[in-house]
Amino acid sequence: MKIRAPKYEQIAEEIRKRIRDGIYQPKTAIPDQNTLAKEFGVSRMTIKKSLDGLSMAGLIYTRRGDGTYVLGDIPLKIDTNSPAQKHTGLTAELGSRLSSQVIQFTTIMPTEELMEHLKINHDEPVLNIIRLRLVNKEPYVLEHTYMPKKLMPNLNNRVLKHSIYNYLEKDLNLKLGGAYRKIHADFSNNLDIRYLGSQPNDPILEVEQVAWLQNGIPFEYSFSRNKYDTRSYTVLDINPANA
Amino acid sequence: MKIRAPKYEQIAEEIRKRIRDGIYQPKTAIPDQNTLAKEFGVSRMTIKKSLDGLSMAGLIYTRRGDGTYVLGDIPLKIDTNSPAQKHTGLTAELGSRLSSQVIQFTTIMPTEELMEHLKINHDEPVLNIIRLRLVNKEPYVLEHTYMPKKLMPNLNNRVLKHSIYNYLEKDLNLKLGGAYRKIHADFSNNLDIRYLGSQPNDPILEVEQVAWLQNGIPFEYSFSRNKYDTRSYTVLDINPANA
DNA sequence: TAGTGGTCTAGACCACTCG
DNA sequence: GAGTGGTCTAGACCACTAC
Repeated sequence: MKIRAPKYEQIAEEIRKRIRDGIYQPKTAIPDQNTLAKEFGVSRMTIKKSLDGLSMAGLIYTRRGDGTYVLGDIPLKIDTNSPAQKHTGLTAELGSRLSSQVIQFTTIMPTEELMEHLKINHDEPVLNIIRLRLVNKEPYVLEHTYMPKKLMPNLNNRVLKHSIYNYLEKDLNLKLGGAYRKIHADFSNNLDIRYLGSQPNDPILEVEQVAWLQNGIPFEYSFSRNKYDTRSYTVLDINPANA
Repeated sequence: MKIRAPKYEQIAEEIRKRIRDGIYQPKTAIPDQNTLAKEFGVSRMTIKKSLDGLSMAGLIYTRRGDGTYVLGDIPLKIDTNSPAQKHTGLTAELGSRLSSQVIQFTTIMPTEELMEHLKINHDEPVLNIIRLRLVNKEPYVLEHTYMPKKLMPNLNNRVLKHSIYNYLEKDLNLKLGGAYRKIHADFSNNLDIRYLGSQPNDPILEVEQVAWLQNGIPFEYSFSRNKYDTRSYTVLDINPANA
């Protein structure tokens, strides 16, 4: 079923493996692009494209006129947490350890705010969903989700108990384009206290999100509320400067 | 002083301008790559590289076999906030509205945690700095920063009142490579209450960061504490899927 | 089938680092 | 000056969409 990946991805994967296996050591140079091109039997542009990807992922860095070096591990990264850049949803991330409890599932007419975020008219109904996601049966995050009903014709409780993203991609054959997120801190509200088990004064980490399909149509406005001590968001930020 | 930018960047800038000016409208296709290649007098690969950049920035999207389309504005984006991906520091972002108050500036020996985050030995001293950053004279963020002393030979109060990043790039001629950030929510502590003016039970948005130079050497471990109602972090997340 | 974007080549020139 | 990475070309083939 899986078509073969482009050469530059295969090569990137092989180099990634060599770094992982210690064949290419941190702080040391890897072979130059011409040598790699010969080794893999491809042109140098293809090698360059592989290296660009690894560079964006923070595994290597290049110095024009000098060489390409392996970048050591990032210290903070060892405590694994949810990357703020993610396109898969919680289900893919946590698999069978994740379960979901549907707290609310209604259809409403959009507020001004929802009309703006989802780019819809006042007469287009919106699904209003509240789900508690649990990891190993422990409350993990409380998700408030709004989606245009017209995009989700057969969304039902069975889907909500599993993955909305799978439903989008497998059943509706729609492709996720991207998301824009805002991360705040907030007080616990009554729902947080009731479902997440927060204490009244506990801080909450809230991730507000607008997500859209590949064609640019917004399909979800949501905010996810996490207990302050169970989750943090992580961001890797590579400086593309070559100046 | 500024060398001319590569063609693909110049072209990307021109296309960006056309989108901004409404010459290329949201949801509509822009000219195909061959047409653009002719118009700009470059090869198609160069056009492709321009479009890749715009695609990563969330301005356009491409559909193989179909065309390239302009992606409309992202709703949440209108309230401007600090992008979680940033390489410039607060000074570049806020300019003259920003001022800094140095609360603490000492040299310490590293803890186990600092040795790990900064990848240094137990006998290498560390600068320990606490700064309150103010915007329009209002408390904005309380920054706790740790940096290896050997990397910052002449760091002084004058620098701390302005920009550490400028000092790095201009005075020391070092280049920022990247940063890894973890974003949490937390309770206010005594320093937050005293300097940020938090109430005792106010939530705090904390950004913990390890930053390194282009050669991979970590130069800063810091955590920045923000009042819950004055700042949020934003992340743009584009799905690179072509599957 | 025609037209699109994605990949890849073989070579070229340039900018830069280092000895 | 030798060697490196960054850019760019002119063309080719492929995968995919729409008709």
